[in-house]
Amino acid sequence: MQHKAELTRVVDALAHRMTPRTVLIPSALADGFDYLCPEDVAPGALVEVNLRGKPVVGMVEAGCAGSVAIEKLKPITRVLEVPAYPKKFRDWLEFVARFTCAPRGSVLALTGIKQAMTPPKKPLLLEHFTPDLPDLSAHQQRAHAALYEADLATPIVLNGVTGSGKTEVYFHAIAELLARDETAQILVMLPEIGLTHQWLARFEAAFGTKPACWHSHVTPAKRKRMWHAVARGELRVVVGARSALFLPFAHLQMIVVDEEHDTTYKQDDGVLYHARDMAVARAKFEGARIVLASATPSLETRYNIAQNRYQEVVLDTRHGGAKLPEVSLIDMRTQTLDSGEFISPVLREAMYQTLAEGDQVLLFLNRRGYAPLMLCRGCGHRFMCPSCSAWLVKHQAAGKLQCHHCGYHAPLPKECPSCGAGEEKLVACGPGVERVEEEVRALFPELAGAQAIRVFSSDEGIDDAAIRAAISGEIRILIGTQMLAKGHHFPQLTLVGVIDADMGLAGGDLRGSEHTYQLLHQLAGRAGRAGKSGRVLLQSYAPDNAVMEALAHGSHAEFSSAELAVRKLGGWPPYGQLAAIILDGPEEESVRRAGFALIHTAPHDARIRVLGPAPAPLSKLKGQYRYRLLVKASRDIGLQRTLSTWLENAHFPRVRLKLDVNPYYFL
DNA sequence: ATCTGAGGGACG
DNA sequence: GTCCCTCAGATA
Repeated sequence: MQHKAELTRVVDALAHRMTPRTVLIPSALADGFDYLCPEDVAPGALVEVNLRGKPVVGMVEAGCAGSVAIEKLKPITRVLEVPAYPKKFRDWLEFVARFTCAPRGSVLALTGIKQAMTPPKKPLLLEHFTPDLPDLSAHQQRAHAALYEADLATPIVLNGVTGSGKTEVYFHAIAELLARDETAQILVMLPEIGLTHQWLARFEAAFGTKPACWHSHVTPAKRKRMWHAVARGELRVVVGARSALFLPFAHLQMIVVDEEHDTTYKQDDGVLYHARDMAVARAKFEGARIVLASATPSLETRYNIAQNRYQEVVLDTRHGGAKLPEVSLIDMRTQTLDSGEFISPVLREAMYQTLAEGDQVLLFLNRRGYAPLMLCRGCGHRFMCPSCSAWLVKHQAAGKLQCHHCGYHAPLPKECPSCGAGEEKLVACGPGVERVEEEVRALFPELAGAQAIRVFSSDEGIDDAAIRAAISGEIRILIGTQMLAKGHHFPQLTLVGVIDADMGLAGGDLRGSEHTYQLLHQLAGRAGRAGKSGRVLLQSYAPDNAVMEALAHGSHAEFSSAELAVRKLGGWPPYGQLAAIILDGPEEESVRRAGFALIHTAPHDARIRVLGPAPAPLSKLKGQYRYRLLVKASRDIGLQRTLSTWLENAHFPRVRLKLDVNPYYFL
């Protein structure tokens, strides 16, 4: 009986000229499964197959594994009515999997392949571009010409301060490409698509229509429509967050990575990729132009410019004549402040002056809530998260103690759980935006009643009305976290005060100073406008630090050179390669021992150094204990291959192992 | 004797 | 990824 069924299948296969082919499945599998596939189905075709009795989508590969006899193979169910993934795209996916040491199936899953299973209910209304771009200034024209003339294989770095007109330059390039090539598709990547109202408005003003946006909040129906339109080559311009890079464009001709230095391009769960680097690779595979835009190019990018791998195009004048803000340091060691006060007399004075002139003030503090720590003055008890090795943050407005690393929260305590001391013994330590707001309201009682003072942080529920009030100047004093540093320009703003400029420099993070510089520089770009230059005051307890010096007196190029010299000395990226091995699990001892076990099997090679294991900076996160090892290697070895060989047989009970090639934060 | 959760393998 | 099987330990 069974024999007969098998025979029928073989006969069937011959009749339809079926051949075994590997079908890659979008799940955490390195390899696909062989299926019988009609001979005329090309590699890259998307198909439906039964996997354990359930229909799943898959991609046909060029060959077959051959480890299962032909007679036992199941036939594919159907070929899906979508364009096959092009060879260039498949080769790039392969590259991403190898580079990140991720299973190929996981990378395939990032392409949104599941959208292929069913067609969209209704087609997408296609864009109709009517470009109407303002003329470029002489500076912009020169940049534009350089971009146009450069070799297609060379990534272009558009380096220009806020307001220098980088966006106009690449808008012109987009408009020209759209006009020149009717099938060309263009991808613009932005760090956080949620915070880019102004960018979208500018695009609409320039092109007469909104671009298609791809990000995690797009509704499923729209997502499906967009995916199919992209795959068919119908959508010409897509703007998206990092995930848009994995869309199956039919004819991708240009990629723009705006704010290329931005750390949100690094994906930190699942496939751990850096969208900027993978975008450069994709452009290479596709034969597309790539433009990296930033006012503060990352050190990696600086290095690539120095190595002549990237070509730099500098836009150094602020468009419209606005001057760059004057940055100065406030040496907090010389300032007298009462406890619980965080605004120095110098900053206070500058605020009075700015407000008196009718201008707007922004106070920056990258700390949500009221205070980062609560302490019992009686016994020294610190309120900690039960699941993380982190302090609970006091949120006054919400009446809670909150962990910023997991969902844990508790009501504000009435007494110390350790010594039983009353509420009066419990003190909030350090500043958060809420606390700065409290201080500001006390300093400016005449503004306190109206909507003139407002906090901007992810806890506040920022709506369009709030952003409009900030832009119009109705809000006179903005107090906010890093969400204020990105995307928006406030025309009335002439003073930026940074409450704690040193934050981010401590902690031994390799990229701490680079990120601090970028954030503070970006913030400085918010101040000043046509006709009136802005001021930036940095409150610092370490004004001699290289980052502070560079911000106040030097250029970004000087800062980069100094920082690159430090990296070179230590053999750190971009001079060396780095990978993190992150171990986590519910028992600290098993995790720690797994770390030491890995050291014993580490490769012996003078070009590789393994550091650790050490408890991760957040050694307990969401109830999981975390240890990490750092692998430091010279540039001339195949790090991915070495890691894969070393770790392929490393299994430890109750310990999970994650590999992060080119880690960004060491959390 | 029965339930539960974790771990491991298979999926073609 | 997800299903499913096994095994250990707890539970009735």
